[in-house]
Amino acid sequence: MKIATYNINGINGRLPVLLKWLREAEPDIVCLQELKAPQDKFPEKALRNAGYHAVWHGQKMWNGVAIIAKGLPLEEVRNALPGDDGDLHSRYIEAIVGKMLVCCLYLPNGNPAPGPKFDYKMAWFKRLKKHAKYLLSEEVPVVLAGDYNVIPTEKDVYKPERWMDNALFFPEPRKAYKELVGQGWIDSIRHLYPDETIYTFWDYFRNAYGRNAGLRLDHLLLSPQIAPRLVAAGVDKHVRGWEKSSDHAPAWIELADEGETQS
DNA sequence: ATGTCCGCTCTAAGCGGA
Repeated sequence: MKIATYNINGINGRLPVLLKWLREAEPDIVCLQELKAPQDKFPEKALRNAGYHAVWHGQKMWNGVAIIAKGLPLEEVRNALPGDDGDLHSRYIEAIVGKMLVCCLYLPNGNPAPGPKFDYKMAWFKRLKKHAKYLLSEEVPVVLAGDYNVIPTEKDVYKPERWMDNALFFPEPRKAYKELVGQGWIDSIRHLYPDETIYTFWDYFRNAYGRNAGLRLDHLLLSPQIAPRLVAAGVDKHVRGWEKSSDHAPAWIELADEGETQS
């Protein structure tokens, strides 16, 4: 079972890239962020032709999240992060996929920081932590995946000193991410590769991809009820090099079948 | 500061957002 998260940065503009990657990688479940499409402009038909069912929450111009799945029942649980009915950004969707709960999130960027956008980011993070704690209390298999817009540690950025004044690397969101994971989640990629340099994002500017001047922003967190099934994880970095690609690359995990977990 | 993309808009270049 392969589960991925991919900030697509405009699902219609990048549909050929998405379809090409789906054919190549054959993920079972994908969490998508930054659809940049209203609800009725989601390419449902093209994805169905590729074999994927979808639940999504669009928004005009910005944000937008979706969960797509192949060969698995998919049932939407909620399409907003609890805790603020006045928050109209489409940044969260949650669905039961097969026998697990899949949560797809797009955490606010927060720049420029400090400022109101940074305050919104931290308020959103606080709500996420509260909801994540609730999810853990359910004691079920949960995948909490998405674009967290947080560089967790200095290992996750090519040049930490360049990012000190950026909301992605401010102490507050890094602390919040650490506390979130500390609730009992497993950061899949870091769990399997504690010391490797692994990025999921490369700026469009200054030939960042060519220089491997990247950031690790996209994370797949696992609840204890599913973490023992983790057998592999990675980033499909080459996709970032394709024509008309997103500035993010897909990050993925491979889970063993139920009942085939080691120790 | 710059750089590059997206989708939107009084459908052209200019805007916000990232």
